[in-house]
Amino acid sequence: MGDTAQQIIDLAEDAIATKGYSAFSFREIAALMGIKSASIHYHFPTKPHLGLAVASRYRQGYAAALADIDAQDLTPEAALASLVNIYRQQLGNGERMSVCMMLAAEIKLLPVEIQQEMQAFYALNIDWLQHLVQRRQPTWLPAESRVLACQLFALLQGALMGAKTQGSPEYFEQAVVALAKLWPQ
Amino acid sequence: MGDTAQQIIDLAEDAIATKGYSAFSFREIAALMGIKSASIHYHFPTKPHLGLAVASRYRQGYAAALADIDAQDLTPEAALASLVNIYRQQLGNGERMSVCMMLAAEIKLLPVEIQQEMQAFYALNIDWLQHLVQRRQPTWLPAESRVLACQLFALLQGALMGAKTQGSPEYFEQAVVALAKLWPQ
DNA sequence: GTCTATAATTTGATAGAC
DNA sequence: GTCTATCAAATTATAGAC
Repeated sequence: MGDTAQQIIDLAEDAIATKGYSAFSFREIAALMGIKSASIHYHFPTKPHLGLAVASRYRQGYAAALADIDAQDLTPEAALASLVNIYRQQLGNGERMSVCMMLAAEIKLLPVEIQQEMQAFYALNIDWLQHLVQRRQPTWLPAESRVLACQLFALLQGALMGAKTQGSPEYFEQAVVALAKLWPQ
Repeated sequence: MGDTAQQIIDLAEDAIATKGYSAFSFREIAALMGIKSASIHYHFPTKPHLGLAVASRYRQGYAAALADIDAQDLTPEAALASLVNIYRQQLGNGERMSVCMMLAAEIKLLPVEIQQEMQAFYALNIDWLQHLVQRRQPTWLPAESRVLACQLFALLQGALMGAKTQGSPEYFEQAVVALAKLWPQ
């Protein structure tokens, strides 16, 4: 994977996070790079190929971030706070929504390979949260910790979506306070 | 507003809920009605006009549904359960996501009038939930009840988004269990 | 690897007949 | 109100030169 291909993925990710998969175009990526759209096709034959490359790298980067948290041997509470921080960072970057949120909304329009990538992204998040819960509640059945993992993830995603839509970081902060309330005391 | 205009809005709402504002077209609506796209322009001069009509009617219908709940003089718990039922109904309708979710994801691309409609939709929801919370916790400050309202709404939206994206009604059911945990006992 | 040139399609929108 | 016809623009994608 060359530098040019990397830069194409960078810009495509940004475009998808801002406009969505349907609305972003090869030409706008090319224009930002000072090349022609035909050159993009040299690196990624079709739009589904480029979209899949974006989604796949996005999931892998996310998995690496979760692994980083794990490597710090934090308490479950602190590890969850680190995840919240990852989401919090997305509040600042202006026109950009979240790649996950855009592809989630468009999922019925996506090539099946990208749909599968999104399913894997969800599984990654929920599995990670489930392990976190299980570590804090060792006596729980896996089914119990999975339910709480779903609750935590739904709240986190809803908080980010609402904050981005309203342009209100406060909304995010107020919503994520509820995460702590979902842990058993 | 004639019958034809109503039917156009019906089909446009369905298309927006399925494909989003950017990806739906006048021609597909016209084809479903057995007319030509030029005829759509007679009823709605531009795409922003039609999009605004969809968003506005959607918000008004939603407001009416909330008013219906209010008219039943339910307990706050039962009223919240009724709202959850409204969201639950969206799990069944196949390819359709939620109008709110699609327009929320695309908000940066929307004509400003539709953006404002979305802001009004969020305000409607949060104000309604805030009143609900205030009714259950009469001694709370408005700021406190507003925070809980944001938490409830974020969880509800995240639950629907995750369930729709994964095609998993169970995800929704597991996530919304947490709504009860957020109420003070 | 990037270019020019172009094909094929889709889109929002308008003019004018009926 | 709906039609035909059309425009101007944008899009994905390909062929072939350099």
